[in-house]
Order: sequence, then structure tokens, then C-alpha cells
Amino acid sequence: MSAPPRILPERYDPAPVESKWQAVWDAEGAFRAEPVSRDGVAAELPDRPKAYVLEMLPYPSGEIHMGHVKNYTMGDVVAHHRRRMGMAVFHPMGYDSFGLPAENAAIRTGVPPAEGTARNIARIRQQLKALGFAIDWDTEIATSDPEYYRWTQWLFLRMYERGLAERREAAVNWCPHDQTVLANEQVIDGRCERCGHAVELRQLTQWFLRITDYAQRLLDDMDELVDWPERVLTMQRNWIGRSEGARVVFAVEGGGDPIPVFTTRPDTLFGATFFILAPEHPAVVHLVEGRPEEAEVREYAAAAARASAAERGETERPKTGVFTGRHVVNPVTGDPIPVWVADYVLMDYGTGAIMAVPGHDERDFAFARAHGLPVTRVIAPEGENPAAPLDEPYTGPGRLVNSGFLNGLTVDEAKTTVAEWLCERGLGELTVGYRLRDWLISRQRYWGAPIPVVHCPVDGVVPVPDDQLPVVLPHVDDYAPKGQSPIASVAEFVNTTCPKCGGPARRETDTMDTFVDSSWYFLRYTAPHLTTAPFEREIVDYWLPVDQYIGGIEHAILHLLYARFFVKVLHDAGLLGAREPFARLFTQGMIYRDGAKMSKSKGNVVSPDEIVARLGADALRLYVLFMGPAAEDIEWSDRAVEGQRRFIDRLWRLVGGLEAGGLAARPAREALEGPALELVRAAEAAIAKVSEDIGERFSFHTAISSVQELVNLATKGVAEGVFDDDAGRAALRYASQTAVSLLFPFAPHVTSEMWEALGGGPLWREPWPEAAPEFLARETVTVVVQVNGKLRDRAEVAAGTPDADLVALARALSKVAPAIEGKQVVREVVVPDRLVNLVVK
RNA sequence: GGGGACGUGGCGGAACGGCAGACGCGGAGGUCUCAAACACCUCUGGGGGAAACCCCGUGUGGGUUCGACUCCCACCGUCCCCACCA
Repeated sequence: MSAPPRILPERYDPAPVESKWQAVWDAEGAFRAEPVSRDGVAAELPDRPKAYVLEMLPYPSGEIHMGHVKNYTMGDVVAHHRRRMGMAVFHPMGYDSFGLPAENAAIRTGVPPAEGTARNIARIRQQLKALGFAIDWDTEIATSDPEYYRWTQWLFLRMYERGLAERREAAVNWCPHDQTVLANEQVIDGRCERCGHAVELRQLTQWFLRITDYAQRLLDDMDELVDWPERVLTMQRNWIGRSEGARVVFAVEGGGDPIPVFTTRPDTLFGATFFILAPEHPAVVHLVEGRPEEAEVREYAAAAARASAAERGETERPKTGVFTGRHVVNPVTGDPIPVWVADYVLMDYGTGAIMAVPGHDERDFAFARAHGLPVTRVIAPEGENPAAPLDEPYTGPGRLVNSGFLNGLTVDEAKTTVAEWLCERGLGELTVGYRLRDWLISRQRYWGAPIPVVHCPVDGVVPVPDDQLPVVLPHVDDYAPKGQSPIASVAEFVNTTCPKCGGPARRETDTMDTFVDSSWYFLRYTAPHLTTAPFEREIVDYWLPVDQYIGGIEHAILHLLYARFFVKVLHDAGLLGAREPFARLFTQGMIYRDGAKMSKSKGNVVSPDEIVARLGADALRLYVLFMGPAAEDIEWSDRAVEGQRRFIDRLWRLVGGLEAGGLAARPAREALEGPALELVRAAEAAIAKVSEDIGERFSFHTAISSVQELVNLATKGVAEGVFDDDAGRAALRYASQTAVSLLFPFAPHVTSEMWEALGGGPLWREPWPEAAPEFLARETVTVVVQVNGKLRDRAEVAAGTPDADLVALARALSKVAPAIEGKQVVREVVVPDRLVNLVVK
């Protein structure tokens, strides 16, 4: 008798198997999404539930790194699972291809950014395909494609029409190295997030998007409409920085426009003993004009302007400032208080001016001490002498003192009372302040979408008409930054005619922040090649919001806030039904190696290509998810990745050793006993576990380990020869097949090969298995017996044994009886089918 | 200064108030081999014991509970976010 032929080769060779299945998926368009808007084709909306699964699109630098592999593998697992659950799945891919690195490379090498970017995209696409991601490649987009940025410009114009895009002068962050302005969000600790150079403040006229108009809605909708990690929500809340307070107007003694301040402590108004303007405050110049203090104040303001944002932000720095020689009137006391200029007051928060209350604010106290200004107590804690002098600012609760009509009130009462008083006299009101600033989108660089407006000497700013879009980025010879975009030197681009009057006019030469591009790309996927609109309402409303968004925590503020803003604006414009872009968000942890983030400069990068070549894409996909909890930062291990390949090989040998024939049905419960029954039970348990771990918990590493347990159990049984009868063979075949099916989302190539060898059809279309309850319920259970909560013994009993019987059994156990002997059992805690706890005294 | 997350074997981690350490890496021993690699098997938190077993153990100290890795409080440590924000 000879052994039956194996249904798979002895050894698994990933390369041919992986390219085979990738070719199959490509050829049959296995992961093509419908519906997607296409020119002239009316789409039909499926009546199945939908799942829009999206990972943050990559920036096409040279190659993808392990972080990308993890990100896209997670999305792929979710997409495969949802598809096999019978949902209509949308899982697209694109490239965030505008941006500085491509431009800087162009400066270095002379290769135009468009060329370098196209090459990088081709390379990344090939890498993504080699990993076998289930992506609808027909919907692929690149944000630097004129057919994409045409619609970025179109959306900018809709914002302009709604008054949400405006050009104005403001103190802005300027990066002297990159020679461009930056959004507030792109300045980290006073430095440019790209190049790390200290950022300067400059007074410039720039384009802003009025995201502050949406501050409250961005805050409110977080509570209602999204299921996001608490951490990210907190970060966004902090960033928006809502604070309730009041606006108080101070009259200027000796004439001049009254100056408003924002304060969160209007209750302390009686204690406002001086007044401070930010050095950039427009009133500064007027107040000191022609006065003896003018020279000194101007010098101070100029010095402040020269200081970097990082220097000015330094909390420990001594509080400097100069007196203007002028006074404003405290509205409640009627007293004149001196006006100073100090750089600890910032122009871009509140009104750029503050009432200083040294008795109850740390900074104002420090300033008062440094410059010999009076300190008045206006709040005293319960039971303390109101006359007691202040050695330090008091910021706690208490009652008002030295405060005229507010005396005796609590802090909260005083806030409303003083606000009413001010309101009646037109001197102030309760307001809400936000830390969030408007989004500065102008960039003086080349590789971005041109802002589609024209400057006409007659008509001013004139939007480019829709039918003249896109405003195409012209070719230039020199990409070096010069303080304005390189396209400003292209005469044919700049010189144009005014769309309104037809006279000569100049084009805007600033390009848009690339975060504008990525604020709406998830909408464009639904109509990637549509030439008549950025997207179609019916289709975009079918898919939006994204059901599962996956990406790095580093985008917790910038991208995620901007995208939310965009969707709200488009909703208000009637272009979109959705009010939030991403219903559910998952933020993945970073991959470290040798204790540091993988990076080229540290030389600790592991190339995905190398792992794919050596161990196969499936082993890599398994490993990046098996490493640990997907949300945590995890250390890469060169050895552990090989463990996943060993696991694949183990499963390969197991399946290869089965007989030829079709797929097995789940064996009937009654036909099984012993190891065969236990194996099918384990298979059903694995189904339940993997389904929950992928479906709800985002716990991929435990999903994989439960399949490993199943495979280990099967392998062990085979080695012991316990599945050699008919029932055993049926159980083994079913369990092996189940392991293959469950592992498919993680390792699609090798499982497809095994499934085919088992006689199955396309595994990506195979319905997701459901656990059979009759196998999950057990006839006998292990009951744990504790004495005073301490484990003493355990017992096998029939499921559903009554409490009283369990207790009797427990008390009689040989390890339990001595522990309770001679003691009084004061309580018997029973958890049916699980545990007995005897409490003794 | 404000906010948040996390502390479990040699390592990554599991345990969603009920058997701590699943799964994997690493390590030790063994089978196979002329030998090695691969593969397979056994063991692998600490201490005691010939063994059956016993004791200790989830950063530290308290608390809640019949019962705490899990919940609460404080502290220590690590990491992240925000920060002269009025």
C-alpha cells in the first residue's frame, strides 16, 4: 500500500503562489467597488449594507515602510472580512502626491517633481500589489493629477463664495529655511514640522480658510457623530480650546479707540491694576505716536518681532515689557490704569490685549513684581482675612472682596453679575473664546495646487471661472524657494486677463497647503474619473461616512480636523449629506527597531521587499499584525517574523497531508466524540474568536493566535494518530479547512492556494463562517473552587449542575475539606458552571 | 504648569471582576542526520521538595468586593499631547 499523493507540494514556495493569486484577482477584478460615479453611467445602489474601509493615503516618497504595511494590512483584513460577511465593500487607494519632499528632491536633482512623483507612485503601487492588498485599482487617484486638483480648486472657489476663504493680513508663521508660511498646526514647539528650523512671525497678506467659524460644531459633533479613540477626541478638544469668558471694553484716556480684551475671569475686574498690549497690537503705534516713550516702545516691539516663536513661548523667561505712558480706564472702578506692551501677550489669541489681574494670575503677578506694579486682592478663600496681603497669586475659589457691588459673591456669581453690569452699559458681554486659529493655506512653494484667483487692478480679487479650471501648474526651470512661489517667475502664467473686465491682470502665485488636497480625497474615490463634478451626491451619500478609517496617531489633529471641517462646509453647501467624514477611527501604533522609530537616517529600517522576497507577503502581513496590539507602539523583531513563516509552513503541511476531494461540511455533533469532537469544538471557538476580534475588537494578534491554537491542536492530533478513523478524518478536514478560511484575510495568497487544493472555489467570495452553537455549549465544565477567594481545586462537572450540588461537591474535595475543617463557612458564592467560593471564618 | 495613556516571565504579549502567563520569540534537553540546517517532541515566572505537592508572584502603598492584572485613591516610573491661551 502506498501513501496517497499529497494535495500540495512538500515545501511551500511563496513567490509563484503569491504572483499566481495576484494575477487572478487582477484578471477578474475581484475587488472592484460598485457603485462609483462614472461619466455617462448611472450607477445602481446595492441594497446590501455597505462598508467603506479606508486607510490614510500614503505620501509617495521613495518606498513604503513597515508602518504602511501594517496600516494597509489592517484595512485589508477588515475589508476582506466585511466582504465575506456579504457587505458592499469599498477599499480604494491613492497618493497624497503634492508636497515639499518632491520639490526639494527637484531642487537637488533637477528632476521635475511631476516626474519624480510619477516614478515613486509606480514603485509604491508595485509594492502594494506585491503585498496582495484587495484594492480597487480602477479608483486610484493622485492629488497632484490636474484632474484631481482641478476639483480641489473648484472646492476652494465654493469656499470663497461662502466667505470661508479670505485673503487678509496677519502675523503668520514663516519658515526661513523652506521660505514659506506655515499653518499654526505645522509649527511644533516654535519650529517648522518639516525641516525643524525656528519659525519667525511675519506680518503678511495670506489666504485663510475660516475654520474658526466651525469651532463649536467641530466640538459638538465629536460627542454625537463619531466613534473615535478618546485620546484623539481629547487632542482635538484641546486644540480647539474652547474657553468661556467675557469681552470687556476699556476706554483710552486722552482719546483713541476703546480696546477690547478677552478674559476668562471677568469676576476679577476690580483687581485689574494694569493693562497689556501684544507688541504687534495695532493700537500700540497710535498710543505712543509723538510721545517720549515712542522710541523705546517701537524698539521693544521690533525686538519682539525678531524673536522666534520658540523664544517667545518660553515660560521660564523673565517677563519683559515697556510702559507706553498712556492709560485706559477700568470700567468698574473708573480708575486709570497704565498700559504696557509685553511679549507674553500674544496677538493671535483673544484680542491681543489683556486686563492684568496680578492678584489672581500667575503671569500678571510675575509681571507686576518685575515692574513694581500694584497688586490688589479681590478674592479671598472662605474664612481668610480679606485684608491679608498676597505673597503669591491666588487662583482658587472664594468670595469677592474689594470689589464694590460684587463683594460677597462667589466667583461664579460675580462672573454673571459683572457681565450683566457691563452689558447694560455696552462695555462688554459673556463670550466664548477658542484657541483654534483660522487655517492659513497659502504656500510660497511650487509643488501644490495653484490658488485659482486673479488679481485685477480694477476688480481686485476675481475667482477663476469654473470652466477655466484647472489652473495648471506651469513648468519652471528653477524650483528653489525665493520667498514667493517659483511660478511667480513664469510670465505666461502670471500675466492673464481679468475674467470680469477683460483687462490685464495677474494670477495668484501662492499654492495651497497640501492638507487641502487630503481633506476631501475620500470623497473623490467615489467618482475618481468623473469629469463633470468632484463627486455625485447620490453615490457619495451612499458611501459616506467612511465606516472604518485607519491611520497614524500623528494625524490626530491636522488632517482629521481639516477633513472634518471640509465635510461640514460641503454639507452646508448642499453637496453632501454626511456631516462627519469618518464614523469610526482606529489609530495604529508605530513600529520601532532598536528602541527608535524606523528611519533611514538611523539606519534601522527593515525593507518590506526584503521580507517579501525571503519569507513571502503572507508571512509579513501576519507578522505586522501578530507583533502586538495594533494600537500600541511595538518593537520589530527580525526573528519573530520568521515564526509566522513557520506557522504558514505548519498549516501548509497539515493541509497538504489531507486527501483530495471537495470541501467538507461541518460534521454532525452526534457523530463525534473524543479528540475529533474537541477538534471541531476548537474550530468553532476559533470562528467565534476571530469574528469578534476582527469585527469588533480590532485585536488582530489574538485572532491570529487563536488560529494558531487550532492548527497546533490539529497537528498534534495528526502526530498522535488520533484522527485515523472516519469521524476523525472528517473532523480534521473540517478543522483544517476552517483554519484556512479564517486565516484568509491575513494571508490571502497561501490560503487561496490551500483552499483550491481542498477543492474550494474563490475564497475571497466564500461566505464568512459562523460558529455552530451546539459545539460551543459544553456538556461538562471545569468548576473552580476557591476558599476565601484563593484557588484550592477544580472539578469536572456536568453543565448546569445546581448550585447546592456544586457546593456539596466543593466542600468534599480533598484539597478543600482540610481548608475549611473546624471553621465556619459564612458564605457560599456560586457562579454557575464556573466557580464556587467558600468564605470561612 | 494642564491633560491623557501605559507599567504582567529573558523578550513581544494573553487574561473584557472569577484557573495569571494563551500565542509567538528566545533558551535547555531529546528524536532524525555521517554532520549540520530544516522539521518534530518535551521542558521553560521565582523559591522549596525525590515526588505528590506547597509557598510566593501582575511597579509601590491603600481601598472597594465573597473574589482585583482588571474598578477607585495616592505615590513612583515610562511615553504622548497641549502650554506665557489671559
